[in-house]
Amino acid sequence: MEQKIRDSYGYLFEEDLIQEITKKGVLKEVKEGDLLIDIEDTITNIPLMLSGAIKISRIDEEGDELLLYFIEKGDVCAMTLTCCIGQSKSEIRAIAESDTEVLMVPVENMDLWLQKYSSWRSFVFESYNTRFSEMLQSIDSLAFMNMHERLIKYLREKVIVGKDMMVNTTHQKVASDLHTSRVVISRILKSLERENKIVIHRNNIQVLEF
Amino acid sequence: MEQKIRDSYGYLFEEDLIQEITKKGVLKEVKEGDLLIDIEDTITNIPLMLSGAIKISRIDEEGDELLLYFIEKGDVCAMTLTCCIGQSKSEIRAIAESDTEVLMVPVENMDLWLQKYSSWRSFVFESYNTRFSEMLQSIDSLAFMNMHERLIKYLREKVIVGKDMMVNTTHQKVASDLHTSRVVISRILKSLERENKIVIHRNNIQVLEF
DNA sequence: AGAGGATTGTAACTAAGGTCACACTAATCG
DNA sequence: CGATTAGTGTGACCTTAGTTACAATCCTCT
Repeated sequence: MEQKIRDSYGYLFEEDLIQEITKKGVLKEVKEGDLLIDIEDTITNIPLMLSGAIKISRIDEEGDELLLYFIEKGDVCAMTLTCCIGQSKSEIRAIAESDTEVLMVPVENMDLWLQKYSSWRSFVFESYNTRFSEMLQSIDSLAFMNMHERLIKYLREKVIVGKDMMVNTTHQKVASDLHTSRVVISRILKSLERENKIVIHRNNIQVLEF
Repeated sequence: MEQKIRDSYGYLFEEDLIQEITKKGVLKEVKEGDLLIDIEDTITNIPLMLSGAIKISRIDEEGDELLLYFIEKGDVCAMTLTCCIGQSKSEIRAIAESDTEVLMVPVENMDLWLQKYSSWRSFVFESYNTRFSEMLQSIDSLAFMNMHERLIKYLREKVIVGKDMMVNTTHQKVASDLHTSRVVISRILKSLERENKIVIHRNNIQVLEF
């Protein structure tokens, strides 16, 4: 396991910290589609990503979903970090986008590590920075882009996260992530296909160009 | 000045930290409408709010604006905090909503204080927490609410920040904050007036109920 | 008082996106 | 193997929001 930590965080963390993480962390493996964190959950561990990808989304009162961003190897869920400190509850939902390995580090270590390890401080703040940017991008998408553009952006992200130009999903799932209706997505996908940017298959969208 | 710091942060910070802030901080007074931070600005100081309010907004490539949230006495701009650590550039614009006093603390102190003062660590993370929540609220508004609801929410916030049921603004300014057109705002305001929730005056909107 | 700008009101129209209905096809399962 | 379900395609329609245009009013400055 130490090797996996080194793979993902070796270039970030100082030696002592890697030792501590190895000692305190517990490996957790989750399958695609598994729910890791739900709204209102109390956070007791900091999840450090070792492999795979996790989808972070926001849910409204009626249970409607909206994709915020993906986190991958070397990332940590910033939402979790704030929760750790403030002992508040999760405001987001985290679902495994693919089979994923995370290292669960108990919250108690957080405060001490912040004092002791400058690499931990950097990492934590770097994470916040990234996540803030990603939230701002979400806001930009919603405020300044139309559905056509948002869908293209979405497909791009799916290709990057899935490391595959063939995106395995259904129109309905895309619609949920973008908080719109299936019909709207089918309509725009069709127009993207006519523009030769994608090819639509059953349960798959093949991205040609981006 | 020490008294002002105590007023805003006395209950948060330990004695030594208050002394340090007093020593290192420089008072800055800005007038309503003044630009404090613009997109792409490099941040060299952490602004601690002493009085007044600041409007934080996001700007797209075409210069279109969108209100994100307000920060007030006892708050700190979380965006600034991330910038301090990462030495990156501002992704938001900060404009004084009213006459405002901020204490500018040079960035260099950040890392040391994080090690030394647990109250500073708590404060910094608490700030992140709040700001994260506020960003999520912005996202919720955009994704899940229609313009009518967003306008009501907006007026509520303006009343709270301005501490006055009489909101001093124009339809055009409201439209800019919500990233829509003046006509749309006038239309919805009229309907809110018909519902007896507000009274429209020239340059003022009187909020009756919410 | 009169000119000019800023602010607001409103009608008419357009566009984007959401809804409904239904047809069609591929996969699955008893 | 027929029945069922999930996924997709599409026309018709509705609603919300954005656009254009113009009138009316108020405010300021000369």
